[in-house]
Amino acid sequence: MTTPVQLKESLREWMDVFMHRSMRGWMTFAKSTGLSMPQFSVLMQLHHRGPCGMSEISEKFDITAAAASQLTEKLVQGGYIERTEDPNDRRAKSIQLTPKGKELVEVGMKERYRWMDELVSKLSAEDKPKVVEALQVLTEAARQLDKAT
Amino acid sequence: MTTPVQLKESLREWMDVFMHRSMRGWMTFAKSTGLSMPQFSVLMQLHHRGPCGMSEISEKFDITAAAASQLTEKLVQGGYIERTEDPNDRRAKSIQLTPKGKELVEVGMKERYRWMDELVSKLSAEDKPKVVEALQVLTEAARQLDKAT
DNA sequence: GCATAAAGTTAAGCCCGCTTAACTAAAAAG
DNA sequence: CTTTTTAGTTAAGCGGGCTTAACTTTATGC
Repeated sequence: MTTPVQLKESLREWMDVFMHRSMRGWMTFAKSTGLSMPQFSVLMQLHHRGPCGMSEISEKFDITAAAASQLTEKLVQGGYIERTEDPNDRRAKSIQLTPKGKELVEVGMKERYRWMDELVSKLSAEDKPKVVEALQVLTEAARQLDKAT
Repeated sequence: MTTPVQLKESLREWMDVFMHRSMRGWMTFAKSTGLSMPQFSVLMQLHHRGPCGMSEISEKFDITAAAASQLTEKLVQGGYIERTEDPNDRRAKSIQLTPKGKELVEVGMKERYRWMDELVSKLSAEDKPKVVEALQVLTEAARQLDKAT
């Protein structure tokens, strides 16, 4: 019998190892680009959720509208994002990644994925299918949880 | 047959979901404590690796000795860590968590674990043992990879 | 013993992110 | 058509993190 305790334990151990590695890589990369973490986070947000307005930025990152405006301004200066007027509501602005911004995100993702590929290479042939199945189960569960919240 | 491609895909999907959620929770908590992320990271470092000297801090976080000194100073002021002289080498200082610091880390961990416990509750009874096994395999592989590096 | 290296500290200065407050411009409400 | 609300910008000011440069103190090499 597998007790719930054992499962929680496994998840926590995995998370500790995983987070440690993943965070370090992520921060190192952000630093190497010369961007700050908030700046980088905005780029990631745009990559995942697509173009959005200032108000979404200030809401998602829990900062004032003023802070959001200044934050994006620097990314515009750097050529990573583009700010355009919403034709329907001329007060609103829409920000989106430029090719340069997309490129940067791509490189960052690859960096993050490299460790995982090494990890895959460490697994034995008979373990692989089991791991695939388990990860799919976990991902599905996580998505349901996100939808519920 | 399970192709390596499928495995990499599953890992990446899982990581995207996992990171998103995990990072957000972590940053939110750090913010709620009033500590900055570098400060919080130092506490986590001390929790995982135990007491260490200034030089380890500056090395691990890739900052100058001056920066490390100032960073830890604030944590000492806040009562989260304690700075003591190394009796063997009186130039060196050893920093470690105070009870208050340990308490904070504990609370932060619990916060981080809560989502995972919800996740566990979403899994079906027959999936659970599979997930346990897979996570253990992955954790072991990750540890080996860390040792090698 | 004396020069040199090593571990930390302190201070000045820079950039960053954030907040509040005062603003512009456009949309919605009445 | 005027008032109010909404979206965003700009500027001043604060604290944080980081660096360099100049230090103090302790250990090491010769």
